[in-house]
Amino acid sequence: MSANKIESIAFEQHDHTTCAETTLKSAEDYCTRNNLKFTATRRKVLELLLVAHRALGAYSLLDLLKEAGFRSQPTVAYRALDFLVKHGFVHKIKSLNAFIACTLPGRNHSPAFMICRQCETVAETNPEVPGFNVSVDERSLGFKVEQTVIELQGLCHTCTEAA
Amino acid sequence: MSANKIESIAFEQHDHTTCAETTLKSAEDYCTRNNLKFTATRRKVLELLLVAHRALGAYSLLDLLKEAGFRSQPTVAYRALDFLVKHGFVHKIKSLNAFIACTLPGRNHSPAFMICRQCETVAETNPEVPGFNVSVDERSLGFKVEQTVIELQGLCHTCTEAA
DNA sequence: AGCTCTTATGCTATAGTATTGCAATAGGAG
DNA sequence: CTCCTATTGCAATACTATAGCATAAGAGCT
Repeated sequence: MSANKIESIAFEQHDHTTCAETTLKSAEDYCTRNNLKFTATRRKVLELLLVAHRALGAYSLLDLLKEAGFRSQPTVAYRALDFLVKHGFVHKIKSLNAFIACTLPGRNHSPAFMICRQCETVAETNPEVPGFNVSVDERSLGFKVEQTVIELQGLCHTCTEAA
Repeated sequence: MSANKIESIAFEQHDHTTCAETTLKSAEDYCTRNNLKFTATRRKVLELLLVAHRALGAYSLLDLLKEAGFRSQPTVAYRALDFLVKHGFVHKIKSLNAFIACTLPGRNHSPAFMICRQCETVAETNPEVPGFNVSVDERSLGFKVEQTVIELQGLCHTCTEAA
């Protein structure tokens, strides 16, 4: 994977040279419109995740924050992450206890993730993407679904080829 | 929920008065057939999870083990849990960092879970259960799925009625 | 500007979850 | 009986996350 490519929906490649700044800008706009504070720490955390374009643990993030001159107490990272997750800019990957920038920001979706065990890339998809479908009939299940955690683990296309 | 009922597939109720011992017996048989050691600790951990018939954290389990006269170092629980998960007798619920006895033992399935945020019951289902379906076309996704983590969070039927 | 309400931050401590490493031991295969 | 492998005992530590309370900063109002 080259330095300016990102594995995105269904691991198709997509150029993100300017992706980080664009997303940061739109997050900023969203916050302005909704009276939310896009503070320096929140911005930096989102930026770090966008630039990393992979899932990072809270403490890795904390190290990066520290390098960037921010304080390095866990709460700093967790508070920013809480905010970013709450507003849909970042997702938490439960399988990894790690966080990743949303690659489909602005869409009110139920994300699903494909996690490559080899190269550790995480691709975000959603139930509407061809090739992937989750259907839930709440009535026959007898369960009212509010949130979903869907994480597929395996091998991405590139690593499958390589093997 | 009465003391001898368990919320099972799709939250239908099912009597499990003798469920724990039956499952323990079949786990034992499975281990015998496959040259695996169903040691006292492993048996106890599975028994505790079956009797609890809900998801338990490793440290809660550890307390119960201690009460039952076992040692209470984390490794004791985690090693037993590793074994039980590996062989499909127990599942880990990532959303909760907790463990639950498999309610469909012996079937080589890809489990999915429905977690009620109100009563905290966890119901196991699988892709063959009507009302729930996940379909993955690996070819169009470009991803080779090896394992799935599917956890639905919401309200079970009972709690929905109550509300 | 001054006030006040709310949200965010600084700071310290602690809770909760999980793994590593190595020595000792037990149980099965030959 | 010996060797081999899997399991256990034990201690330490790593990793993940939250609580509680004081201070500060910003938004809206008068």
